[in-house]
Amino acid sequence: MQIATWNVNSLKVRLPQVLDWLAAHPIDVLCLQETKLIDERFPAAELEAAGYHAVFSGQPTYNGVAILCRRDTVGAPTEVVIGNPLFADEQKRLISATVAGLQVVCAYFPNGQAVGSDKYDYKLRWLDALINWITPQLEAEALTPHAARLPLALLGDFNIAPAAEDVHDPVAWAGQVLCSEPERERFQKLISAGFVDSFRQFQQPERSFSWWDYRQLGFRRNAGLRIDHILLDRLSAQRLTACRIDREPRKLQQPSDHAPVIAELA
DNA sequence: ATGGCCCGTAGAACGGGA
Repeated sequence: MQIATWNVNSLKVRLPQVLDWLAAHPIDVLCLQETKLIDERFPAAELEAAGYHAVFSGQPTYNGVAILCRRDTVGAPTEVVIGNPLFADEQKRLISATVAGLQVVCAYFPNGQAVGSDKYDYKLRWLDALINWITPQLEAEALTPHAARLPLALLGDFNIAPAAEDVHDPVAWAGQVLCSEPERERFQKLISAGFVDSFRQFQQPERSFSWWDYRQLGFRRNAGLRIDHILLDRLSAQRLTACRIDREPRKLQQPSDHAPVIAELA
């Protein structure tokens, strides 16, 4: 079973690339962020024709998330939840569903704009609410190891580079948004609660990133950040056999600024 | 030193992204 996350920066523009990518890779569950589409305009029919069920939550212009599920392998998602029950939010950044016995949470974390800004405060509050919602679900397992609970995967654009090795120029980015200590602290809270960073469970190429600025020839210079992640709880991490970033779509004409991340579960 | 691109909404610039 392959699960993946990709910030497409407008699904309207990127739909042909998404369809090509799915045709070329055996992806069972694909989490999308920044669809930038209201639900009425979501290309459900095109995806259905390509063999994928979709659940989605969008708004005009900004944000928007979706989970695509391959019909002939994992089937339709169930138990769909839009948003965080603990955090009233106008912005469509969160959708979760049960897919083939796995609880999949697809998240588009706030960017935060600049440390100290209103958007940064919103980001920290959003992060705290996510932690408060998700981590008790893991603690339930710790208290009663045999309690019936589905394995849980949290995928998405976290807008957090967890460590210096996830940043092309850690000195220039020190303390900046995406790299600031309060953000990294919250990422570590998720790890402490029992999630593992799939990507770091394996030997990886040095300077591996998932986002590159459109400006300044960012991709050509590999001046990027690793901000898109697949976190797995203990139950799903036991099944993890591989994780990689697919840089190929970033090389296409008119690419998203993010590359997809793929994890393989046995 | 600053910003350099891309997208959506527009129907010109501008907000937002990271």
